[in-house]
Amino acid sequence: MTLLGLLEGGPSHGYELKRSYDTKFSPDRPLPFGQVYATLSRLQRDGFVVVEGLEAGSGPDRKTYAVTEAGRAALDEWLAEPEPPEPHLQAVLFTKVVLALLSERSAARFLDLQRAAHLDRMRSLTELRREGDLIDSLLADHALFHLEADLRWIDLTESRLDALAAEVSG
Amino acid sequence: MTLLGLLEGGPSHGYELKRSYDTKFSPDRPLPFGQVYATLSRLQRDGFVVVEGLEAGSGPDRKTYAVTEAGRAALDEWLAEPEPPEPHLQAVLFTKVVLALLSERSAARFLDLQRAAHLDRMRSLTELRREGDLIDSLLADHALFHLEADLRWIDLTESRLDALAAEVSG
DNA sequence: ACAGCCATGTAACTTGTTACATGATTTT
DNA sequence: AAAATCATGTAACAAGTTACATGGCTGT
Repeated sequence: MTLLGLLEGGPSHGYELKRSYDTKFSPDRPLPFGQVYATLSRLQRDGFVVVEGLEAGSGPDRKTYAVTEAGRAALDEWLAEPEPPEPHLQAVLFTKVVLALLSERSAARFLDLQRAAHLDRMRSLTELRREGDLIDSLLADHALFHLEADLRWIDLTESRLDALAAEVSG
Repeated sequence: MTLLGLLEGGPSHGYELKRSYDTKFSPDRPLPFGQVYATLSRLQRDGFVVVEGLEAGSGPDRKTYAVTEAGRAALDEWLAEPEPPEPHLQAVLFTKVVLALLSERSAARFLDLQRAAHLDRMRSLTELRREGDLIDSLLADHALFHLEADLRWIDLTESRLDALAAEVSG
């Protein structure tokens, strides 16, 4: 869907889309080329894009894609809909805590280690947020807020470990 | 890994593991049987579990699995390691906002809708938290904290939409 | 007789991940 | 001459999702 969105700004080809995606949305983790071309094939298969033509650029030919009406409609729908807010109640942190309690391992130690890892990550994100551009800093803030949420949950859970142990084993 | 963890409490078979998993970890969304048996096959393939025997229970035969030493070691490692704290800077909410800005759609309207959806979900989670047992309420709290994190980010982003628009288009 | 639960699995499909293959152009 | 960049793709593998197939036992 994100590739479709980028394509809406004007016809383009895989290589350029990947570049655009990386700088605009994922400065951290570049999108693998394999996935780009695979996704474009699927978008084409589903009628959301069409191949507009082959252009000779600098190097190999470029296969330019353009969004269709169906593609624009799909994008419209996707962008208008809010994301499902945490639909499934499930969390890996919770799972590890419960499994630790069930097996005589120390859940408290795990929570402490997790808190330390989170705090460490928060420090580096805070730096990125100061030094980066607005995109970096908004993404960093997003991650920071969620790490803080985890920290709150870790504290809460730690304070209720005894009750949890009782409920889980019982 | 969670199935492996449940199995550590004592040999068991697929059906029972699924039941146990559903009540202990995912009261919301039951684990499909297909995935249970597929996962058990993989655990066996990887040498983490072995088939201990066939028992005739009430109904069809039960294929009981037991954790091996290698399985216990893998579990140990997994439980001891903290989860990678938000490793990739990326977020669907952010993506939608940027795409909206790039395409003359209203990012502010999207953020408002998203906030409304989040608030709605938070209301039902708050109820669950009051009425459910400790497991339900810890899972609800986890989700609630993360929804709050999103709300904070939504407010922040909304207040910087103009600057974002400038940076993204430029 | 029939519904529902116990219990196991396969098959088809979709997506993501990683690695590999190819070859031209531009820069050093 | 070598390295980086431009540009496209395939192949192998792994995992999740849904649906289907099978059949015995239990309760009404």
